[in-house]
Amino acid sequence: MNVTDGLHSSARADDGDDRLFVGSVEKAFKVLEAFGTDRRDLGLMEIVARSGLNKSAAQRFAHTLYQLGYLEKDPSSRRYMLSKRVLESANSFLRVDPLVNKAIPHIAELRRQINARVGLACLHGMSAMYLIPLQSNQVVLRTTHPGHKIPLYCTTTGRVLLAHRGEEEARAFIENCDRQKVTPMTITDVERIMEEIKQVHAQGYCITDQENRMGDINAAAPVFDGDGTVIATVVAACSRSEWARKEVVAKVAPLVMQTARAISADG
Amino acid sequence: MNVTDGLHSSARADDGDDRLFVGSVEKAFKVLEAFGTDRRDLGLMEIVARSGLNKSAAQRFAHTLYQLGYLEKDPSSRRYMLSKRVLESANSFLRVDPLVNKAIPHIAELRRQINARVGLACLHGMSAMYLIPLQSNQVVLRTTHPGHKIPLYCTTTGRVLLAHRGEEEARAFIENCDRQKVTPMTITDVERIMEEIKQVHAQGYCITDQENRMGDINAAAPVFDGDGTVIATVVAACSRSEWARKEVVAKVAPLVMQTARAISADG
DNA sequence: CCTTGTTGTATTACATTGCGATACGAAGCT
DNA sequence: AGCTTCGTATCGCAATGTAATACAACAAGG
Repeated sequence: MNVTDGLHSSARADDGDDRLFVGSVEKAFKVLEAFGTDRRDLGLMEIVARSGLNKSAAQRFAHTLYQLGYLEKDPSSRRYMLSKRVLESANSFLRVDPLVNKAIPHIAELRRQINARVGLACLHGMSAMYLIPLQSNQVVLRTTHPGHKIPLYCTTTGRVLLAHRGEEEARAFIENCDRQKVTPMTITDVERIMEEIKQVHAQGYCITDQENRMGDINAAAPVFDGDGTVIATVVAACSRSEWARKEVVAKVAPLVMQTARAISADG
Repeated sequence: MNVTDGLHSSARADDGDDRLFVGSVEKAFKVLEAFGTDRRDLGLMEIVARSGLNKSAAQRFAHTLYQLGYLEKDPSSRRYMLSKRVLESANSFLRVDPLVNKAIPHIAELRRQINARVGLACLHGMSAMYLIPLQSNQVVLRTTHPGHKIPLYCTTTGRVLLAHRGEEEARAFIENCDRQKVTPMTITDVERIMEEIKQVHAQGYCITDQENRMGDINAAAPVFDGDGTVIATVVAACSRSEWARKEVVAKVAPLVMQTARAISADG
């Protein structure tokens, strides 16, 4: 399973005596959440292993989700997989979410200005999550869809999101994640990351140089709501083959900031 | 609610004595599915009305989904809405689906060739559904995300999907949907649509002229699996300001067909 | 202000529903 | 074949979710 697949499982805040809470639903979602981004189809015993349910429960809930059309089943291998029906709720969310709707035209305009991958991302559990990933005309990544999660410690989005939440909270986030070297350029030292974050707070944007993907220089800026809290970031991923780092600082960063400001509550 | 929002509710095939089926899960999803694309937040009584559940059930399942993080709740209005967590499963699906993964590079290449909105769509219930909607550099629609559903009767995708499924079946699909005039150009007569579909079958692609959106000429071609059945379509939406219909026929349609062929099983 | 209606929240007694152990069947492996 | 592993079906029990109902919050309107 991926490093960005956290949150799952340990979701529920309260676990005490909540008379209204229906446990069966939780179990059903444990089965659904067993389907991550690493494997397509799961056998019953794999569902058991990943969901933490026993065999009977896994059987019943997998079967139920199958009947409801949220899982498909390969008749020959008898393995389950997610069905495209899960896209329905996602589409409903994206279609009505005010932030997404407000952001889209600005994000689109940004992509027109700099021909690069751009997007809108926000905090989700211990990761950042793309709400809108607009692919560029040049590069179309197979991994980039709405809901795509990325780590906080080594991404522009993550650092921007943390930069505006107080140093202690930011430090807690950074310390509590396993900071792998995603590329040779990834900064993994807590103090160096905190330095970066402080600087981001001061200058109002963040740039990372190939910390996530070799060949990409990323720039991000914060989107604020009415209360002045950060609710999202605008990101641009510039290919080094087209942009020098200096140009990203001089040209891309201001446009990203301008876009983020336009999306912010008063903009 | 939208014309493309069907399927919901009447999903389950069997409703008899299925000893493994867990009814609570179905009810939970009825609540989740109550959140469509027309309204963002729903009060408890609206959930009751849309889900068909009674007040107690609606309360319990809305509460449970809230606890699990799939619904959010505005503390002041006490109204529920979908949370971004629903994107997780969608992302998992898109990330591992073989069709999507195979299609993406080809779809991207197609967009590079003709600068237009392109996409991959497939049949889902009584509608077609976009799996990948790649937006163009010019036009970025706010309504177009993965999972977006469009009608079958008046879209290139729909006609291509129906063209390769036998006449009776196609006719049944066409007759059983309410064929509204989406634009003044929309063809709503069953026989005329069937004519179009027959022609699509013969020529291997479909073109519609502003039947969905004024100013758009669309072209689509079928993607086949190993058995020769249609599993999806490749679509291109060309703005009339850039493309004459003749050019779409002469230039876009062949590229769309070529792309569809490349994605098909043997390609 | 105090009604009156509407919507959201909490409680409770009850039996339906989901539970998990276990038995059975079907593949795949050596 | 014989063995192991995994998926499917069964069944008595009681825990779990159920529906009714009571209570609280809020808005509208006289």
